[in-house]
Amino acid sequence: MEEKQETEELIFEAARRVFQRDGYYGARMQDIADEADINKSMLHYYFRSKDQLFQNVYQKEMGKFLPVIMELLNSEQPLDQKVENIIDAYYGHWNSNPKLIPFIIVEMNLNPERFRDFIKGKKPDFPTRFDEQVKEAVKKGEIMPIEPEQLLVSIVGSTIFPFIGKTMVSTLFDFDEDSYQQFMADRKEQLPTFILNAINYKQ
Amino acid sequence: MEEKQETEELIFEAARRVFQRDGYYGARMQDIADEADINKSMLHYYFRSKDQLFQNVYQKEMGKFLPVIMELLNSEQPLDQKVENIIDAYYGHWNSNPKLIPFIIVEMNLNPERFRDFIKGKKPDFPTRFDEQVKEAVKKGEIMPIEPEQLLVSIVGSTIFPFIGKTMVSTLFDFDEDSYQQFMADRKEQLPTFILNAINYKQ
DNA sequence: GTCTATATAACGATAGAC
DNA sequence: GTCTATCGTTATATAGAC
Repeated sequence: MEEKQETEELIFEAARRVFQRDGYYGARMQDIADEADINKSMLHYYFRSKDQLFQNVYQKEMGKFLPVIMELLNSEQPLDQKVENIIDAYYGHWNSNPKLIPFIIVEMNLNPERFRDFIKGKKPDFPTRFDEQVKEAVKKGEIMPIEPEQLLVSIVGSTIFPFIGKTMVSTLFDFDEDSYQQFMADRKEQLPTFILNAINYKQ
Repeated sequence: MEEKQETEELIFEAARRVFQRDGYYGARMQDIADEADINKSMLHYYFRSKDQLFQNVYQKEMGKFLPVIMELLNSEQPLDQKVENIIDAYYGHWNSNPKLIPFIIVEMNLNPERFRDFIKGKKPDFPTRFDEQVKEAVKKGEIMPIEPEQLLVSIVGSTIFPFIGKTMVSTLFDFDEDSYQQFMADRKEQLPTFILNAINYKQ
């Protein structure tokens, strides 16, 4: 039977879930096998080692992220729409896979070298069109003086923090799952205005 | 010889560094022993198990954080000064221990239950004076309509993201250590204005 | 391709001499 | 209190039958 493709994907998906939940060192090959409801030795048959299985997951999951943000930054939309689209993009990812951003942050901090190697392999080209647009807008007086890098970090930070800090936010504000979801839905609507106000953007 | 206190602190400090670098599962007792330049069995003599050693580090390091932010939120300063002080407080922590915030974020995501137990033991009282102040300011029209929780998440997110995303920021923007430090110093100065603009604060 | 059984190594933890 | 030696477990990984 030609089950190869199917089984490999089954293992990959199980590995993704377990690695995203427990991190590289916390994950156990047996847990991944259980999650996939398959024999443990199959993991080695298809991916040889834990490290290679992880690399597969890492590359694919990280790969979902960078191209999207780079394309948004380099698009020819006006600045205000761009801000809104970046925020929308993050909230889109969150709906399809809420553990993706925490996974990236956790692994980046526990293994910075792996992250740098990944980025080096992709060679994203900074500065982007976004940087030019911000500088132009500052020169024209359309927004307050600010470096593009500072603005981008503020946008990304205020956008993704409630994903990576979900436990903190929910615990301190005493949110159940529904309250958290409502909080995030409100946030998606309000954040673009918040950011554009911050730089005194005049439409 | 009464070396007990000294050795215990030596081990604790080494454990703190290794746990903050590698996380709970990534850390090895042997690595901690090497870091402290001491025999591995001493770790068990003073702290019994890896889990108890970690709990000591966790409780102490987490404990540095919550009281500071709660006191700031509950103080009687005006809102604009409060925003500035929160940002200053984070940057103060960063100077004394740049790995503290990443450590909290990583461990909170890999072990949410441990985090919730910690918070439950501390019982911080929300809502705070900050929440009242935001609601008053909205009512008086001093700032745009915004929920205190949303504002707080935006402040904290834009403030701490460059700590937990240092590797990302440095890699993408091609920063060396000096450039990163300069970026953070600039950020500390600019962020209060950025936030107060965002809510249309009129002084 | 899939299973069972097992090799091999690493890790946390302890016993016991000093 | 500090060391060496070692135990017991658990993890990754492989060998080999089917």
